[in-house]
Amino acid sequence: MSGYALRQAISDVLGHFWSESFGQIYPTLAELRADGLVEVAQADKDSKPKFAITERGLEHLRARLSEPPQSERPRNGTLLRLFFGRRLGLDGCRDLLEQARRQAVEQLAGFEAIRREIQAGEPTGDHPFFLLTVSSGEHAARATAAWAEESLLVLDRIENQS
Amino acid sequence: MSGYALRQAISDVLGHFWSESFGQIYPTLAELRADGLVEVAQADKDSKPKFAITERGLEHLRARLSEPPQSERPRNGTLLRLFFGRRLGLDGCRDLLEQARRQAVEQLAGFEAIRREIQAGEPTGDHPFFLLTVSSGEHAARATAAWAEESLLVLDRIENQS
DNA sequence: AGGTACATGTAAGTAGTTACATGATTAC
DNA sequence: GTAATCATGTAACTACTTACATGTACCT
Repeated sequence: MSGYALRQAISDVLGHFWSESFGQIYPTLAELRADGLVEVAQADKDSKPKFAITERGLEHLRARLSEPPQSERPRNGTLLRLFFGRRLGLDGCRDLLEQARRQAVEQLAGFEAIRREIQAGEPTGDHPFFLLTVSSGEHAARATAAWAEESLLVLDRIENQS
Repeated sequence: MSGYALRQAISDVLGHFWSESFGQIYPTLAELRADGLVEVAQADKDSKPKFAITERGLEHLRARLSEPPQSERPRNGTLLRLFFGRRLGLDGCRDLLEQARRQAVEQLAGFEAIRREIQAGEPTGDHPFFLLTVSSGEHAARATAAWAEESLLVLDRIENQS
């Protein structure tokens, strides 16, 4: 595929757990090409040249996939704000939780649509693995929605107490 | 507190949703001081000087907390590897899921300990908000553990099918 | 005396985004 | 014909980590 299409695919398909920008994609693609891990192929004269992974690239990919995943540094702005909830005020907290809840519900609907789409297509050996990542999103979204709803009730109790 | 103690507090208390390094803390502290948002106070002659937030700093904090949280760029190495599970192989996937499960279970135990600690201390107005963030961690950890267990069963089914 | 924790700071390097520049192709 | 999308690329900048340098205080 083209670098442009690659980015599309990353944000469409991997969107909920990965992201890349053009400034990252094009230099990396050039580097991979110099290392012989991808090549530029042109199906026929009229078609545009597209990047494709080489045999060596596949080996390299398998090696990289086997490396232990390194945990990313956590940075959750919503939780940081809630931690200082007393300074922020109850209304601000409610807004944050309401937005988190809405976002989670929307995400969940999105994941369920993707799941149906995958299950409707003809089955390939990749599908079960795709579904694993979708399932992760569904679990996380459901958990976030439940937490936000619970937390909104907690805020109500705080207000009535004082 | 000191910059050192601040970092301790961040990794101990906010650890599951925030992180800062010394290279970030000290320059920022100096900048905040130049802006009059924190000051260096010395309780008595023999005690060490410590940073404390000023009245203006509190106002600034409140303003910053009210800014909408910006969503961080997603980057989940485990899910990326599982997405390419067919290339990685079933055993590699199982390792990833098993480790995710174990980590989640450990995290959950940690959160429950923190919750008990907070609830055992004498109640302050901040506690309910601290508990909100702990609860978020508990929900997320439980969801991750459930997803990993479910997914391990899915992998078993794939193996028996083929 | 020797190790661990406390404490502050900086320089080099890594990782990545944003914004810009440029142009082709497609859709209406 | 003109707006949107496809397509490639770079330069400047932001954010952040890691490693290093340095020293004090306390424990045993």
